[in-house]
Amino acid sequence: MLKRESGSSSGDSTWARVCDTCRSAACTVYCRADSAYLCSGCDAQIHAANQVASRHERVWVCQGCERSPAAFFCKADAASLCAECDSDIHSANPLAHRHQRIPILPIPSGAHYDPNRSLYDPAGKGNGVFLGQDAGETVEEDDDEDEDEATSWLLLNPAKHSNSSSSNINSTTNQNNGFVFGGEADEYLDLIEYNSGTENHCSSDPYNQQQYTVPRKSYAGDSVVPVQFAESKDSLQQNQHQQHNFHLGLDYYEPSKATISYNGSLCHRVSVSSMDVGIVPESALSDISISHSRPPKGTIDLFSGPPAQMPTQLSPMDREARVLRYREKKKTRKFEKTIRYASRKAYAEMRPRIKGRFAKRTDVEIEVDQMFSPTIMTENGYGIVPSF
DNA sequence: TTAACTAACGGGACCACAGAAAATT
DNA sequence: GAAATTTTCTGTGGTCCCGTTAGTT
Repeated sequence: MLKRESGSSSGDSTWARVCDTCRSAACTVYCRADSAYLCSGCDAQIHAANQVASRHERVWVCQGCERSPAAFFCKADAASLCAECDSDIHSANPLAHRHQRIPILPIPSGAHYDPNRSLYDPAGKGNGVFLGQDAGETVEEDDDEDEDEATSWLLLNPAKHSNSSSSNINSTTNQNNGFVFGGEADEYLDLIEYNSGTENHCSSDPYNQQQYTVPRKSYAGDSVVPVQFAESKDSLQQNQHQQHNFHLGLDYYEPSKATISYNGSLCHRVSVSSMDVGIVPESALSDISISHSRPPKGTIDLFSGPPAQMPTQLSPMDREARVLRYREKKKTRKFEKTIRYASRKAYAEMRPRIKGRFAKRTDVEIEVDQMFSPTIMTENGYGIVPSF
């Protein structure tokens, strides 16, 4: 049914690799020891044959190109991606850029593919992605991280995301370190939005995808929204971040300090409950959104390049199935709008409209605004004085 | 079973203007 | 080189329009 090309390493074909053993099914894992791409069945058969084989290090095959070993796991997309696909997909837009990705470590010994389980175990307690340095080692992550991840990733319904993750944990963990592939894995494979991607500027370095809190500082102009710090409660995790940053030459942010410097991506998180939307301080935005700022004239905009090409290795039925899943998921999505400029929101709400469109203010209205705007702004909680 | 029609839905465009950033003087 | 001024661009929300999709006849 699936028209897949032989899993040669030539890389000329855009079709997914087939299992190097059975040559019929699509590969799902890559065995480093055997240098072979294997389907789930062959993987289980081969690596359960004896103790030596069971210790072979295996990694998932990228769900994007289905041709290379996965290097990262995107929590938001619930997908394992190779470095190239990760780079392409997560540079498509700022939101995608914020997706938290974690490095994929080899599947521990004794674990086998189980297509009936969910792909990702956010808690790292037994299936999906392993963060430990040794095979089989799992790292317990705070449940808070799930919530933070859900909050930081605006395209997901946090509750659903969290629930599904936790339910997966409950239902699948501590069983046999089972692994999953498929199912919800490609639900967010955005076949339509995929092509909107631009030249990647997001480092494929997984440690660059750390989340940063926003430094405590005073904001001028539009930047009027107070910031709630997401201080790490897990000292172990903090130490890990520090170690990662140390290796990368990054300065680790400490809440007690007034400055932050980094050269990673903008995987920041802001927990502000103003209205029913997330509001990002503007000065913080300007600090962290350098990569999206308008490039100076005469310079090359690295992000205006040709769109990334969508992988074409999918069979028509596979593609159709993914499109259907995408559409179904799209219906249930709940977008939480992020307000980056609170003052602009305030201005927009106060601005006169004609059929929804902004209308020019009359002189009288301007005078009225001059008289009452400061009060209104204060009452709205933005605390800024418009400079009419 | 297929075609035609209707309703519902979703996404983008539009508008004015404050303010940030870049460019110019 | 520094400061001041000008220009350019971004983001903001409510509504309308149009294309797509689902449902019905």
